[in-house]
Amino acid sequence: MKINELARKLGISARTIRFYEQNGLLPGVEREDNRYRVFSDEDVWRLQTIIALREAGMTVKDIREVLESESAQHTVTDRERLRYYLELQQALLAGQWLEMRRMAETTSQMLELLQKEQELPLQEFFELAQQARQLRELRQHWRDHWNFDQRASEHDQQVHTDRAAYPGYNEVLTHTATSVRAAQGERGLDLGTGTGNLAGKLLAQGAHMAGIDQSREMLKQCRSKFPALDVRVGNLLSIPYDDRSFDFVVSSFAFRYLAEPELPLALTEIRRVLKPHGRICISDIMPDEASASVSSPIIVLQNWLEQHDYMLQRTSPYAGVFTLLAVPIRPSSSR
DNA sequence: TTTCTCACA
DNA sequence: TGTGAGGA
Repeated sequence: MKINELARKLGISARTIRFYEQNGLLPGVEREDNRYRVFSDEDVWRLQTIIALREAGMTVKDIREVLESESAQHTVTDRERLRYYLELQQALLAGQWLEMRRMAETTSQMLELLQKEQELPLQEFFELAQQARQLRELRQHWRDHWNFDQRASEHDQQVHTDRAAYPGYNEVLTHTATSVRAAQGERGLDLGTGTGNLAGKLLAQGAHMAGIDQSREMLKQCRSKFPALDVRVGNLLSIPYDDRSFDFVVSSFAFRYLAEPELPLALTEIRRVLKPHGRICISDIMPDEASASVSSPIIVLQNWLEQHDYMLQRTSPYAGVFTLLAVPIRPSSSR
Protein backbone atom coordinates (compact mmCIF):
# COMPACT_ATOMS: atom_id res chain seq x y z
CA MET A 1 0.00 0.00 0.00
CA LYS A 2 1.33 3.43 -0.95
CA ILE A 3 1.31 6.46 1.26
CA ASN A 4 -1.69 8.39 -0.02
CA GLU A 5 -3.96 5.38 -0.04
CA LEU A 6 -2.93 4.64 3.54
CA ALA A 7 -3.37 8.26 4.57
CA ARG A 8 -6.89 8.32 3.16
CA LYS A 9 -7.72 5.07 4.88
CA LEU A 10 -6.54 6.24 8.29
CA GLY A 11 -7.75 9.80 7.95
CA ILE A 12 -4.41 11.51 8.45
CA SER A 13 -2.17 13.34 5.99
CA ALA A 14 0.59 11.62 4.07
CA ARG A 15 2.82 14.32 5.45
CA THR A 16 2.10 13.14 8.98
CA ILE A 17 2.92 9.54 8.14
CA ARG A 18 6.29 10.63 6.81
CA PHE A 19 6.79 12.70 9.88
CA TYR A 20 6.18 9.68 12.13
CA GLU A 21 8.55 7.57 10.11
CA GLN A 22 11.18 10.26 10.31
CA ASN A 23 10.85 10.29 14.07
CA GLY A 24 11.40 6.59 14.41
CA LEU A 25 7.84 5.47 15.07
CA LEU A 26 7.72 3.34 11.92
CA PRO A 27 11.00 1.54 11.49
CA GLY A 28 11.59 -0.76 8.56
CA VAL A 29 9.10 0.53 6.02
CA GLU A 30 9.93 -1.03 2.64
CA ARG A 31 10.66 1.00 -0.50
CA GLU A 32 10.00 0.31 -4.16
CA ASP A 33 12.73 0.86 -6.74
CA ASN A 34 11.52 4.43 -7.25
CA ARG A 35 11.94 5.11 -3.49
CA TYR A 36 8.18 5.10 -2.93
CA ARG A 37 7.24 3.70 0.48
CA VAL A 38 5.28 0.46 0.63
CA PHE A 39 3.39 -0.16 3.84
CA SER A 40 2.78 -3.68 5.11
CA ASP A 41 -0.17 -4.85 7.21
CA GLU A 42 2.15 -4.74 10.19
CA ASP A 43 2.92 -1.08 9.46
CA VAL A 44 -0.78 -0.33 9.24
CA TRP A 45 -1.43 -1.85 12.67
CA ARG A 46 1.45 0.05 14.08
CA LEU A 47 0.23 3.30 12.62
CA GLN A 48 -3.21 2.73 14.08
CA THR A 49 -1.63 2.23 17.48
CA ILE A 50 0.30 5.44 17.05
CA ILE A 51 -2.84 7.35 16.16
CA ALA A 52 -4.63 5.94 19.20
CA LEU A 53 -1.84 6.88 21.56
CA ARG A 54 -1.53 10.33 20.02
CA GLU A 55 -5.25 10.77 20.62
CA ALA A 56 -4.56 10.04 24.28
CA GLY A 57 -2.13 12.95 24.16
CA MET A 58 1.06 10.94 24.38
CA THR A 59 4.16 12.58 22.97
CA VAL A 60 5.92 11.17 19.94
CA LYS A 61 8.91 10.43 22.13
CA ASP A 62 6.82 8.43 24.60
CA ILE A 63 5.14 6.51 21.82
CA ARG A 64 8.50 5.61 20.40
CA GLU A 65 9.47 4.15 23.76
CA VAL A 66 6.22 2.25 24.11
CA LEU A 67 6.63 0.67 20.70
CA GLU A 68 10.36 0.13 21.03
CA SER A 69 10.58 -3.64 21.47
CA GLU A 70 7.00 -4.28 20.59
CA SER A 71 7.35 -6.60 17.64
CA ALA A 72 5.30 -9.30 16.00
CA GLN A 73 5.07 -11.38 19.16
CA HIS A 74 3.12 -9.47 21.76
CA THR A 75 4.71 -10.54 24.98
CA VAL A 76 3.57 -10.02 28.53
CA THR A 77 6.17 -7.32 29.01
CA ASP A 78 4.90 -5.39 25.99
CA ARG A 79 1.52 -5.37 27.63
CA GLU A 80 3.04 -4.25 30.92
CA ARG A 81 4.93 -1.44 29.29
CA LEU A 82 1.91 -0.22 27.41
CA ARG A 83 -0.04 -0.23 30.63
CA TYR A 84 2.71 1.66 32.41
CA TYR A 85 2.85 4.39 29.80
CA LEU A 86 -0.91 4.73 29.71
CA GLU A 87 -0.93 5.06 33.47
CA LEU A 88 1.74 7.73 33.38
CA GLN A 89 -0.32 9.50 30.76
CA GLN A 90 -3.38 9.29 32.96
CA ALA A 91 -1.50 10.85 35.86
CA LEU A 92 -0.05 13.55 33.64
CA LEU A 93 -3.46 14.46 32.25
CA ALA A 94 -4.93 14.60 35.74
CA GLY A 95 -2.34 17.25 36.54
CA GLN A 96 -3.01 19.21 33.38
CA TRP A 97 -6.74 19.01 33.93
CA LEU A 98 -6.32 20.58 37.36
CA GLU A 99 -4.07 23.22 35.87
CA MET A 100 -6.63 24.14 33.22
CA ARG A 101 -9.32 24.30 35.81
CA ARG A 102 -7.19 26.59 37.94
CA MET A 103 -6.65 28.88 34.95
CA ALA A 104 -10.37 29.05 34.35
CA GLU A 105 -10.85 29.96 37.99
CA THR A 106 -8.19 32.65 37.89
CA THR A 107 -9.86 34.12 34.83
CA SER A 108 -13.20 34.24 36.60
CA GLN A 109 -11.64 35.94 39.59
CA MET A 110 -10.04 38.52 37.35
CA LEU A 111 -13.33 39.23 35.64
CA GLU A 112 -14.99 39.61 39.00
CA LEU A 113 -12.35 42.08 40.15
CA LEU A 114 -12.70 44.02 36.94
CA GLN A 115 -16.42 44.19 37.47
CA LYS A 116 -16.38 45.72 40.92
CA GLU A 117 -13.27 47.90 40.98
CA GLN A 118 -13.23 51.45 39.71
CA GLU A 119 -9.53 51.49 38.92
CA LEU A 120 -7.95 48.78 36.87
CA PRO A 121 -7.11 46.12 39.49
CA LEU A 122 -3.65 45.46 38.14
CA GLN A 123 -2.07 44.92 41.53
CA GLU A 124 -4.71 42.30 42.38
CA PHE A 125 -4.19 40.62 39.03
CA PHE A 126 -0.53 40.38 39.74
CA GLU A 127 -1.14 38.85 43.16
CA LEU A 128 -3.51 36.30 41.67
CA ALA A 129 -0.89 35.38 39.14
CA GLN A 130 1.68 34.94 41.89
CA GLN A 131 -0.58 32.57 43.80
CA ALA A 132 -1.32 30.65 40.65
CA ARG A 133 2.33 30.25 39.87
CA GLN A 134 3.08 28.99 43.36
CA LEU A 135 0.39 26.36 43.00
CA ARG A 136 1.76 25.24 39.70
CA GLU A 137 5.29 25.02 41.00
CA LEU A 138 4.22 22.94 43.97
CA ARG A 139 2.50 20.44 41.71
CA GLN A 140 5.35 20.51 39.24
CA HIS A 141 7.83 19.78 41.95
CA TRP A 142 6.12 16.49 42.72
CA ARG A 143 6.31 15.23 39.20
CA ASP A 144 10.09 15.51 39.29
CA HIS A 145 10.77 12.94 41.97
CA TRP A 146 8.54 9.97 41.66
CA ASN A 147 11.09 7.23 41.69
CA PHE A 148 10.10 5.34 44.76
CA ASP A 149 10.31 2.12 42.83
CA GLN A 150 13.36 0.41 44.31
CA ARG A 151 11.80 0.24 47.72
CA ALA A 152 8.72 -1.57 46.48
CA SER A 153 10.01 -5.12 46.64
CA GLU A 154 11.09 -4.86 50.25
CA HIS A 155 8.14 -2.76 51.27
CA ASP A 156 6.11 -5.47 52.94
CA GLN A 157 9.00 -6.67 55.06
CA GLN A 158 10.11 -3.19 55.85
CA VAL A 159 6.82 -2.03 57.30
CA HIS A 160 7.04 -4.78 59.87
CA THR A 161 10.74 -4.57 60.68
CA ASP A 162 11.45 -0.84 60.47
CA ARG A 163 9.78 0.20 63.71
CA ALA A 164 11.12 3.72 63.48
CA ALA A 165 9.61 4.48 60.08
CA TYR A 166 6.43 2.46 60.62
CA PRO A 167 5.71 2.24 64.34
CA GLY A 168 2.85 -0.16 65.11
CA TYR A 169 2.17 -0.66 61.43
CA ASN A 170 -0.56 -3.23 61.67
CA GLU A 171 -2.27 -1.68 64.68
CA VAL A 172 -2.30 1.70 62.98
CA LEU A 173 -3.80 0.31 59.78
CA THR A 174 -6.48 -1.59 61.65
CA HIS A 175 -7.28 1.46 63.74
CA THR A 176 -7.50 3.67 60.65
CA ALA A 177 -9.73 1.22 58.84
CA THR A 178 -12.00 0.92 61.86
CA SER A 179 -12.17 4.65 62.59
CA VAL A 180 -13.51 5.57 59.20
CA ARG A 181 -16.46 3.20 59.69
CA ALA A 182 -16.89 2.10 56.12
CA ALA A 183 -20.39 0.92 55.29
CA GLN A 184 -21.12 -1.87 52.83
CA GLY A 185 -20.82 -0.66 49.27
CA GLU A 186 -19.33 2.73 50.08
CA ARG A 187 -16.58 4.00 47.83
CA GLY A 188 -13.24 4.78 49.43
CA LEU A 189 -9.85 6.02 48.33
CA ASP A 190 -6.51 5.16 49.90
CA LEU A 191 -3.82 7.78 49.30
CA GLY A 192 -0.30 6.45 49.03
CA THR A 193 -1.66 2.96 49.13
CA GLY A 194 1.69 1.25 48.57
CA THR A 195 1.07 -2.45 48.34
CA GLY A 196 -2.52 -1.96 49.42
CA ASN A 197 -2.44 -3.08 53.02
CA LEU A 198 -4.84 -0.45 54.36
CA ALA A 199 -7.14 -0.60 51.35
CA GLY A 200 -7.20 -4.37 51.70
CA LYS A 201 -8.63 -4.12 55.18
CA LEU A 202 -11.38 -1.84 53.95
CA LEU A 203 -12.12 -4.12 51.02
CA ALA A 204 -12.63 -6.88 53.56
CA GLN A 205 -15.21 -4.67 55.25
CA GLY A 206 -17.20 -4.53 52.05
CA ALA A 207 -16.16 -1.11 50.73
CA HIS A 208 -15.30 -0.51 47.08
CA MET A 209 -11.74 0.72 47.24
CA ALA A 210 -9.52 2.73 44.94
CA GLY A 211 -5.96 3.74 45.61
CA ILE A 212 -3.15 5.88 44.27
CA ASP A 213 0.58 5.61 44.65
CA GLN A 214 3.63 7.12 43.07
CA SER A 215 5.34 3.87 42.39
CA ARG A 216 4.31 1.54 39.64
CA GLU A 217 6.25 -1.29 41.27
CA MET A 218 4.17 -0.86 44.40
CA LEU A 219 1.03 -0.86 42.31
CA LYS A 220 2.08 -3.99 40.50
CA GLN A 221 2.37 -5.87 43.77
CA CYS A 222 -0.78 -4.24 44.99
CA ARG A 223 -2.71 -5.54 42.01
CA SER A 224 -1.54 -9.08 42.49
CA LYS A 225 -2.43 -8.94 46.19
CA PHE A 226 -5.82 -7.25 45.74
CA PRO A 227 -7.24 -7.62 42.24
CA ALA A 228 -10.48 -5.95 43.34
CA LEU A 229 -8.64 -2.75 44.20
CA ASP A 230 -8.67 -0.02 41.54
CA VAL A 231 -5.22 1.53 41.72
CA ARG A 232 -3.73 4.35 39.66
CA VAL A 233 -0.43 6.15 39.44
CA GLY A 234 -0.73 9.57 40.99
CA ASN A 235 0.22 11.85 43.82
CA LEU A 236 -1.64 13.65 46.55
CA LEU A 237 -1.48 17.01 44.81
CA SER A 238 -3.28 15.93 41.67
CA ILE A 239 -5.47 12.93 42.31
CA PRO A 240 -6.43 11.16 39.09
CA TYR A 241 -10.10 10.75 39.97
CA ASP A 242 -13.20 12.80 39.25
CA ASP A 243 -14.85 15.24 41.62
CA ARG A 244 -17.18 13.76 44.22
CA SER A 245 -16.17 10.17 43.61
CA PHE A 246 -15.72 8.93 47.16
CA ASP A 247 -17.54 8.56 50.45
CA PHE A 248 -14.28 8.58 52.36
CA VAL A 249 -10.55 9.04 51.92
CA VAL A 250 -7.98 7.28 54.07
CA SER A 251 -4.22 7.47 54.22
CA SER A 252 -1.55 5.93 56.37
CA PHE A 253 2.13 6.74 56.53
CA ALA A 254 1.96 8.91 53.43
CA PHE A 255 1.43 12.49 54.58
CA ARG A 256 4.95 12.59 55.94
CA TYR A 257 6.16 12.95 52.37
CA LEU A 258 4.42 16.28 52.00
CA ALA A 259 6.18 19.52 52.78
CA GLU A 260 4.19 22.00 54.78
CA PRO A 261 3.07 24.26 51.95
CA GLU A 262 1.80 21.18 50.13
CA LEU A 263 -0.57 20.14 52.89
CA PRO A 264 -3.40 22.57 52.11
CA LEU A 265 -3.10 21.70 48.45
CA ALA A 266 -3.46 18.01 49.21
CA LEU A 267 -6.47 18.67 51.43
CA THR A 268 -8.08 20.75 48.71
CA GLU A 269 -7.60 17.85 46.34
CA ILE A 270 -9.06 15.41 48.82
CA ARG A 271 -12.10 17.58 49.27
CA ARG A 272 -12.51 17.77 45.52
CA VAL A 273 -12.73 14.02 45.06
CA LEU A 274 -14.97 13.54 48.11
CA LYS A 275 -18.73 13.58 47.93
CA PRO A 276 -20.24 16.44 49.97
CA HIS A 277 -20.71 14.29 53.06
CA GLY A 278 -17.33 12.59 52.62
CA ARG A 279 -15.05 11.95 55.57
CA ILE A 280 -11.29 11.81 55.91
CA CYS A 281 -9.08 9.63 58.06
CA ILE A 282 -5.33 10.22 58.10
CA SER A 283 -2.69 8.40 60.14
CA ASP A 284 1.00 9.13 60.34
CA ILE A 285 3.88 9.68 62.67
CA MET A 286 3.45 12.39 65.25
CA PRO A 287 6.35 14.84 65.37
CA ASP A 288 8.00 14.66 68.77
CA GLU A 289 7.12 17.30 71.35
CA ALA A 290 10.34 19.21 71.03
CA SER A 291 9.92 19.98 67.36
CA ALA A 292 6.16 20.41 67.55
CA SER A 293 5.57 24.02 66.65
CA VAL A 294 2.58 25.91 65.36
CA SER A 295 3.45 24.75 61.86
CA SER A 296 3.86 21.06 62.67
CA PRO A 297 2.06 19.01 60.04
CA ILE A 298 -0.69 17.75 62.28
CA ILE A 299 -1.48 21.27 63.48
CA VAL A 300 -1.62 22.50 59.91
CA LEU A 301 -3.96 19.65 59.02
CA GLN A 302 -6.18 20.31 62.03
CA ASN A 303 -6.39 24.02 61.40
CA TRP A 304 -7.24 23.62 57.76
CA LEU A 305 -9.89 21.02 58.44
CA GLU A 306 -11.50 23.09 61.20
CA GLN A 307 -11.54 26.15 59.00
CA HIS A 308 -13.32 24.13 56.36
CA ASP A 309 -16.10 22.98 58.68
CA TYR A 310 -14.90 19.57 59.67
CA MET A 311 -15.41 18.02 63.06
CA LEU A 312 -12.20 16.43 64.25
CA GLN A 313 -11.38 13.44 66.34
CA ARG A 314 -7.74 12.82 67.08
CA THR A 315 -6.54 9.54 68.50
CA SER A 316 -3.22 7.79 68.94
CA PRO A 317 -3.36 4.11 68.03
CA TYR A 318 0.30 3.68 68.86
CA ALA A 319 3.03 5.61 70.61
CA GLY A 320 4.23 8.38 68.32
CA VAL A 321 1.42 7.98 65.80
CA PHE A 322 -1.71 10.06 65.36
CA THR A 323 -4.96 9.30 63.60
CA LEU A 324 -7.08 12.22 62.51
CA LEU A 325 -10.71 11.59 61.63
CA ALA A 326 -12.52 14.47 59.97
CA VAL A 327 -16.27 14.54 59.37
CA PRO A 328 -17.93 17.52 57.73
CA ILE A 329 -20.25 19.42 60.08
CA ARG A 330 -22.59 20.21 57.21
CA PRO A 331 -22.23 19.06 53.64
CA SER A 332 -19.89 21.48 51.93
CA SER A 333 -21.78 23.22 49.18
CA SER A 334 -18.88 24.20 46.95
CA ARG A 335 -16.54 21.86 45.10
C1' DT B 1 2.43 10.54 -7.38
C1' DT B 2 5.86 10.65 -4.36
C1' DT B 3 10.15 12.33 -2.08
C1' DC B 4 13.04 15.54 0.06
C1' DT B 5 14.53 19.79 2.26
C1' DC B 6 13.88 24.29 4.31
C1' DA B 7 11.39 27.08 6.83
C1' DC B 8 7.66 28.28 10.09
C1' DA B 9 4.40 28.36 14.07
C1' DT C 1 3.89 18.43 16.54
C1' DG C 2 3.13 18.96 12.63
C1' DT C 3 2.43 21.78 8.00
C1' DG C 4 3.32 24.48 3.44
C1' DA C 5 6.15 25.54 -0.54
C1' DG C 6 8.69 24.24 -4.25
C1' DG C 7 12.01 21.68 -6.95
C1' DA C 8 13.25 16.96 -8.68
